[in-house]
Amino acid sequence: MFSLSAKAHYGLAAMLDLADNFGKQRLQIRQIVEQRGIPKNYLEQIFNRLVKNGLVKSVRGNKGGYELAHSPASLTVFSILEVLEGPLEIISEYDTKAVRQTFGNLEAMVKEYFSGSLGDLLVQEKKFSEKQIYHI
Amino acid sequence: MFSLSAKAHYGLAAMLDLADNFGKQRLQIRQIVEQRGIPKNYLEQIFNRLVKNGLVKSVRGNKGGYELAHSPASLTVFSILEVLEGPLEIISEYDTKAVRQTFGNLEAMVKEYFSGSLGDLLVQEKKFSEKQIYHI
DNA sequence: ATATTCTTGACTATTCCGCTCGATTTTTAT
DNA sequence: ATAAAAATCGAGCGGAATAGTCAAGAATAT
Repeated sequence: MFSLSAKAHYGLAAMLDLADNFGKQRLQIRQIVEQRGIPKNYLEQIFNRLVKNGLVKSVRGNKGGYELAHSPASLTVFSILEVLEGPLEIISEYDTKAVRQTFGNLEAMVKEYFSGSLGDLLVQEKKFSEKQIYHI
Repeated sequence: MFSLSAKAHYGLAAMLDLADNFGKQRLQIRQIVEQRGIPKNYLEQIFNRLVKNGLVKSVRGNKGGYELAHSPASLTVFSILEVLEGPLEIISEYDTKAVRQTFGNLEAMVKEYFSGSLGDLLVQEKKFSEKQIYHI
């Protein structure tokens, strides 16, 4: 029930890496792949999708790579998941009215829940790694 | 993103029909199929699954049919969806810590949201049809 | 030029979905 | 007993989606 594909999990992780490097140097697929263990050819496909949808900018050739097209603060997690997984549509034509309302409200909740920015998510991530460092 | 299969929508609708007839007569597949336009053979499969998981009782033979195994008030929508769609697992092994936490919290929210009973859902449904009647 | 990197398109293997079909078993009505 | 009406069970099937792999091409820095 309500699972996300590998594409979404891979893609979101990669977007966090880009966010972490926003304003600094570009990130290459090879680096992300090595760090996260994502299949290289597959991640290429995922980045293609992100580029086509305007979330990511790419530069080819030597010293090329990827970077976010906009700041992490101006990108919602929802918009990323939407690109990777398609639209949120829990409601179906077969639903009765109460079910339609129930599912419709859930859709709104999920949308709201994912309205946080990629930047916020990155901040959370950093908090986790800080804790790790201090505990060593 | 986060869609439910036809199986879930069909099954939930059928469960509402059973709930509506709880304590009265048994309901046969043919009746549900005629009313809702669900493919008969497919709904049989769905009911099989509901029976095997103890949500529905079946009686074979002439004048047989299906009925809820427990009262609509004691059955959560979540338990029904879980049987129809499998477990709720948004988190994956690829998730970083912040993502894992984010998705984990969403899982809890969804679980909570679907903790209402089938009986409650039926009440909502009836309210809708009441309104229809009064407006005629 | 050359190596490096993204781009594109095609291809594949596996799984899931949404069914259909046929045969079987169980129960009731006659 | 027999026939009819149900649910049960297992098989199979076409299409779509997942999760990749692969090969060739295009752009860029050096």
